Amino acid sequence: MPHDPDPPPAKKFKPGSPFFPANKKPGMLLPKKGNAPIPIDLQRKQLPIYQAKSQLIDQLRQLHNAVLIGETGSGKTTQIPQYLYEAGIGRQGIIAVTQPRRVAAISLAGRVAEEKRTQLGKLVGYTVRFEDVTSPETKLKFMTDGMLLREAIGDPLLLRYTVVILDEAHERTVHTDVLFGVVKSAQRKRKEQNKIPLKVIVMSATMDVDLFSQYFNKSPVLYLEGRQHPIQIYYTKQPQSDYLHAALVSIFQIHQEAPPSHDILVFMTGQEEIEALARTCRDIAKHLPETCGPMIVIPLYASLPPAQQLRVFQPAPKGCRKVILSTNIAETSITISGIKYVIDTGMVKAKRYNPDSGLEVLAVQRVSKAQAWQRAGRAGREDSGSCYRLYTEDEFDNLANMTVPEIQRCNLAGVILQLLALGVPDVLNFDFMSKPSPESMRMAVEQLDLLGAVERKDDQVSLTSLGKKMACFPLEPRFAKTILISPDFSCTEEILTIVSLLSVDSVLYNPPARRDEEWCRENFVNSRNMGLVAEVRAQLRDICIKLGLKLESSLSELANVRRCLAHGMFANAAELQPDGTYVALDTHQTVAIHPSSVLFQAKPAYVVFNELLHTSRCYMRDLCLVDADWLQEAAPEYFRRKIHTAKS
DNA sequence: CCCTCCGGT
Repeated sequence: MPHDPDPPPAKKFKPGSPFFPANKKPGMLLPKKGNAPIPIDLQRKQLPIYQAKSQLIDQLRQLHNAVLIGETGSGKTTQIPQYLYEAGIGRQGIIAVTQPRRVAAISLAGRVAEEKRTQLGKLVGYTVRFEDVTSPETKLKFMTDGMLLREAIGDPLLLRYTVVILDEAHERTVHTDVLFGVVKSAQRKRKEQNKIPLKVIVMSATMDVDLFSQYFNKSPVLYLEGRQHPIQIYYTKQPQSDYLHAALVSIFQIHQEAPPSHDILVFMTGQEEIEALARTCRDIAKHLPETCGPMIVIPLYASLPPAQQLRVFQPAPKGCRKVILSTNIAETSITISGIKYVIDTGMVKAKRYNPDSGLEVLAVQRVSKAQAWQRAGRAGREDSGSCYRLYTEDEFDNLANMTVPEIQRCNLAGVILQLLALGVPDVLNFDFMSKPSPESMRMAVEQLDLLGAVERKDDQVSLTSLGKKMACFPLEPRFAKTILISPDFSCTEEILTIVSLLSVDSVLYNPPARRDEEWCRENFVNSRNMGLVAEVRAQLRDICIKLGLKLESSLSELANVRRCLAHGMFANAAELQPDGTYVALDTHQTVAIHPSSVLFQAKPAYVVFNELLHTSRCYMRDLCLVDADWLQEAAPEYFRRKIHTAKS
């Protein structure tokens, strides 16, 4: 049993500790239904942060670096940029606020424009990929962190900006982590060159900010009170061998005991698991005694069509309980109101990277303590709540404190290429806040070398002219390379389409329950992803034109396209063995053609592939038939000892 | 004989 009828001794949870006294009950951010709307100026003044306004302005005026801890709902992201602007801080340039996610950048800009009573795109604007809603008047600019990084390639000192606010820093995305180093270096260089100073403010929702403070010259840490309500935490008495069963028992225990208006949010690992548990819950709910009210079970994960994602926001009918089964999308990206109970399985599906094999693997693993607190916090947004952890307190104590930053578990080829394009002199010793392993750095440089993007002299790495062009594309280096060589094969139009398709998620839905139905192949087109492909292709095509590439189509000469892919993707080649298996020529790993491939039955002698998927076996996905000769031509040195047979 | 967490330029 996940928990007993009388719960184990509970721990009171109140994340963070208020630095500014909590002498006032904070007001509601949004007007309640039926009440007169609260004027927007009053709403601003009712935010917890307003109490600290003048103190904050005084401190931020003096500091070059600051770390700000603000609980959810403190109002730090919308108010700090306005406070700075209103106090005349950084007026010579633009105040940038970076976000890991597009939707956040867009909606925050909308909110702040409304508070400033200006049209979006004037004083307040935003810039995300495919969308730039700014003008020369824009002084408060919300943007994705990836976008600021792109901009830095053309302007490494970020001279348009007087203040850069790095929000949601605790999430530690690759982009945020690279930006840490970029803004730190820009700040130092501007000081050395007597340019207008750059103020850097790091914002985090979690307390573990020592690393941020150390990294930014031991900058002071400012604390902000939030609106988080107390959350009662429950642990299991015994470790659970089956977290899905434990989740099921917990859901129905709460369902039988709690008032029906109290909604439940369950954190799980993936689509298939969620859909299966949803079915089980619905079956059980049908056979409950009359005394138990009805229950509506809603799955939530990123690949769900938008219309179905929206269902989580609809209130359940009166007397009916809403149970949401979600991946970690509900940890940060989607916030649902009315959640009274969180059930945390303690598990998450996340990417792991093995620098030796160069393989990224998705694996179910334990969450970190920070993640567990983030999940629990989802129960206390409007009122006090409860979080049921399906593991013991001892198990919790043994969790890692923080999730390993993404930069330490991904392929770094793109990051290194970008740093070189930024003019970082000694990339291998770049000042990362959390250094990736030397092994994965070395692997990345080797990959770039193979692609012809870099030159190495002694221990110094520099960009070739091909590498400089590659960095212009918002793509993985091998894709950029493939586009850049496509004019040699007169097939740039085709390659643009292929690369666009490969660089977004699948354009086909693949519902597990209907995998056997033949007509899915024609009908289950994911319009969201297909639309994205079209936008990506248009953007890449623009870059080709700017670089002066000849845009040709090979028409019916498809061998040109395959030849081009062989030249661009030669590092991802595999060779058929006499026993019918394949060997990846780069790592000598045994691999197989994924059964979903049209080449599954064909057994071609040589293929290039887009990615390796390590599941029941190591599968190659997105394949293209190539000739051995083409691979030899593409990288003669590299293949000298790798290819066994002469021809395919 | 297939069994994909979340993001982003």
